[in-house]
Amino acid sequence: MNNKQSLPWDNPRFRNWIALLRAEKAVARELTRALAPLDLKLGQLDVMMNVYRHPGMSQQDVANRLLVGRSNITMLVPQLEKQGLIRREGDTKDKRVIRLFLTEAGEARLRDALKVYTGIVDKVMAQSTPEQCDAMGEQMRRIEEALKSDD
Amino acid sequence: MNNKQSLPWDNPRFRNWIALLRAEKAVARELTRALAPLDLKLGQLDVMMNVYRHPGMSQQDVANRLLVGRSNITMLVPQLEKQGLIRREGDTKDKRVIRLFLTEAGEARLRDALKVYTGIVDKVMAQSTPEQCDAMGEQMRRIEEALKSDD
DNA sequence: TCGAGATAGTTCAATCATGAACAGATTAGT
DNA sequence: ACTAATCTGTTCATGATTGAACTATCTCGA
Repeated sequence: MNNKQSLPWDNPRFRNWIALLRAEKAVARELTRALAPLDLKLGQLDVMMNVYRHPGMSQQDVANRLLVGRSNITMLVPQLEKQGLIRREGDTKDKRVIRLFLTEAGEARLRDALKVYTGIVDKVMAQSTPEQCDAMGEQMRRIEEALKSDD
Repeated sequence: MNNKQSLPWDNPRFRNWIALLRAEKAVARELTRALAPLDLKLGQLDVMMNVYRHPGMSQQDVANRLLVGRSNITMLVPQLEKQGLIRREGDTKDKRVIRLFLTEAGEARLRDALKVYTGIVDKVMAQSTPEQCDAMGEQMRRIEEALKSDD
């Protein structure tokens, strides 16, 4: 008896998920290399993108959106502050929370970084038609939703 | 002039890629939690899956397939050896290379882990039709191929 | 055969993410 | 008003990952 039959490499869902993992890792490596000259790590850029979209976000909000721990943000923010890219401001109503804003330099750096970022994303997504690309995005949003519901 | 217009959140490719990142991270967190009772980290399972598929793989081969550094495998393998899941065997022809094999216990543990793994993957991929799932997998393979070509 | 260069694996220091424990601030129930 | 529970952010020890330097081995061409 060959128990390899019970293993999932002939399961399309499994194989396709593995393909996604490999593609994501390959793109992440490429992005990390391309962003290095701008002195930005992927994690730092993630923070900046969220703060740009939602100025005044608390660190907790950022952590939730990025699906990382709060302590991660605590470690990340001072790096961006030292580079003068982000500004921290204590909330006046609730003295526990710290609100984050991009500085002018931060917005400028973000624009440069996003040019690099979208350059690579455009290249890899050009492997699909716009319809396929949108269909994939919708799948991903459904997946996230499906996992969020059963916490 | 509002320079937000130059930023890519209205670019479908960009938005859909971000959705992919969020979904991948959410699934990875779920998998990590689900595999903890089996005493397996995702990285360890990655190694085991590859060694199972290709018994006698060298550490270098595993590193290439997983898109990680060789030293990562050097650190990972002893953990699996201590658990009695993997066996290392020096190549007789080329004394530099070490070939990896799963033990009986390793195959058994892999089967258990893959039940958990496919359980979650099936659940998240059930958010799409089989056709969408296959189309997504094909996109991902094309992306990886596109990046491999310009190293 | 010999030596230069390439390759497999290891070691090590540096970086990064994580979760638990903690301190201060706030909220809610009584 | 007061206490308990909750929430934000920080600190710290731990484990993971990386790339560079190193050793040992192999390959190839003169």
